[in-house]
Amino acid sequence: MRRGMTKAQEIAADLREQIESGDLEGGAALPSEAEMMRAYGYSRETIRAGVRMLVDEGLVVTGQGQGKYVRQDFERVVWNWTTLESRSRHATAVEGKTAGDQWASAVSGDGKTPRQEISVSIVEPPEHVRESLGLPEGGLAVKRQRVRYVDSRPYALADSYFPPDLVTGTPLMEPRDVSAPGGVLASVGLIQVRYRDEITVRMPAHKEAELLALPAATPVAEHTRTGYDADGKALRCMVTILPGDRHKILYEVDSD
Amino acid sequence: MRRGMTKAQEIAADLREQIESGDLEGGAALPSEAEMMRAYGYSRETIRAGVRMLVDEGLVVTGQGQGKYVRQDFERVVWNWTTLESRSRHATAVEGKTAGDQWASAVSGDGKTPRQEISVSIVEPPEHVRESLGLPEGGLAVKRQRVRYVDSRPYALADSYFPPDLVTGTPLMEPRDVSAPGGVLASVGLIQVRYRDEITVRMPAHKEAELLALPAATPVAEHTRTGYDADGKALRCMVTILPGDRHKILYEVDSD
DNA sequence: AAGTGGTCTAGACCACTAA
DNA sequence: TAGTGGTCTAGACCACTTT
Repeated sequence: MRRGMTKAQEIAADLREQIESGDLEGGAALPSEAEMMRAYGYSRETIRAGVRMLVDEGLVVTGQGQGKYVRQDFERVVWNWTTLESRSRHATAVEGKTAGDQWASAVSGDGKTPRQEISVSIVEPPEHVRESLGLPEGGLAVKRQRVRYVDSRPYALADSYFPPDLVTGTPLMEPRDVSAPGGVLASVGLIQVRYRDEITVRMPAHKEAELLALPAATPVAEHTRTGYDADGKALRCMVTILPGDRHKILYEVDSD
Repeated sequence: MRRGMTKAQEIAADLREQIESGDLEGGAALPSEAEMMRAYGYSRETIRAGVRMLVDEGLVVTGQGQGKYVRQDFERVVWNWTTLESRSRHATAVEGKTAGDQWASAVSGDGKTPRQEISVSIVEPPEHVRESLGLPEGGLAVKRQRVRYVDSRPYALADSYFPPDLVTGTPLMEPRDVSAPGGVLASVGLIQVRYRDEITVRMPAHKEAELLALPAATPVAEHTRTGYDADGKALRCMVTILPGDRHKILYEVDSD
């Protein structure tokens, strides 16, 4: 036993060392619990407590009946938020693609098939969305809720909220894909000239983890984009939940 | 017992419901293990397994000898990456402050005292940094490593890497605060006209969690900014580790 | 059928905090 | 000192996957 460590910590430290040194590569199987019980002479629950520490760190995944493995993530999809839905005035779509397609084109490079499920409703938005949109207390917003899939695996949740007066009677009220040159805002005559993005990092809520089929110890980014027109009026607030294991967020800015 | 749930899941579900409904507010104490054992008639380890699920979700924190509490985070410090170290050409510092002070001024509003520990070394940078800087394989970089504190609590880790030829012999090689109008780059005559930010979300490495004194189930954002001059040459690569429980990342962009 | 991990128990002892 | 959570044990039974 190592000094100043519990038995479980000792097991965690040993395995962590092997993983971080590359001795155990991504996808490699860890010793079974029975083997470790023999090797260390500790009880089963103690072994499990040690391994659990690594699961909580995101280094190890387990599967019932299968074994324990060094975690190996998929390649991350890159979200370039600088070009996404941000060219509404110069309506020339980025690289010849419509803005609505951008999420799709970002992932469709290698024969992957993106898909999204859309539902539209009128709701009382979350507090911070209500404030961002400048709605009165108790005010309603049009919510376009999307679940985005790549190859049938869920990839992200995206909820857009609009002030009702701006979108009632437009195609945005229909639960269908809207892919127009310049983005969905331009498609209903709204011109976004500025946006404000807020990103926070947290563990997923229980329901989010279910919807996104997240492995243990997978945090998410909550990305909120609020778009404004030339008068400073908020046009849309879009809240995207991006699982950390399959996304990379990108900003490219000319600062001169 | 609820249908289709283990006993531990049942306990987790009950507590989660009380927390999410606001029945148990942030900072409120949960029942003790002894109480829950009586209330449910389950064994102690089962109770603990249930509570552990909520700890892993980031909803509950525990303290030995103290009890279990609904998690309550500090207020988040806002990092506006759009104005931070991004005005090197127009050397008028943002709002009259030097760029080096911006991290400090972001948190010093309410009598908080920021501080940072700096150390400088010459190292082989991590793979992705080396590529971003356009260094040859095995090439070296100057590393300015900073640990940032607010009121003696660690808040972030920030490692900046520079191509050696750009900074040798400059004040950037000294482990001291460099706060110059227009930022540290401008202080040594480098003009950044473009930057590229990459953000990924993950659980902290064991050492990061120690350095930052992170509570359980606290993910981090890894923010990498690479700055370029007018010729497209990479000037700096800055890797910042931002704990999710104390930061909010902000971008404000004019898109017209 | 054999091997894996997942759940649960009853009990012991330890470490820490607060009254 | 009493009450809290943290660690550990030996054993049982269950659920799942692979052979």
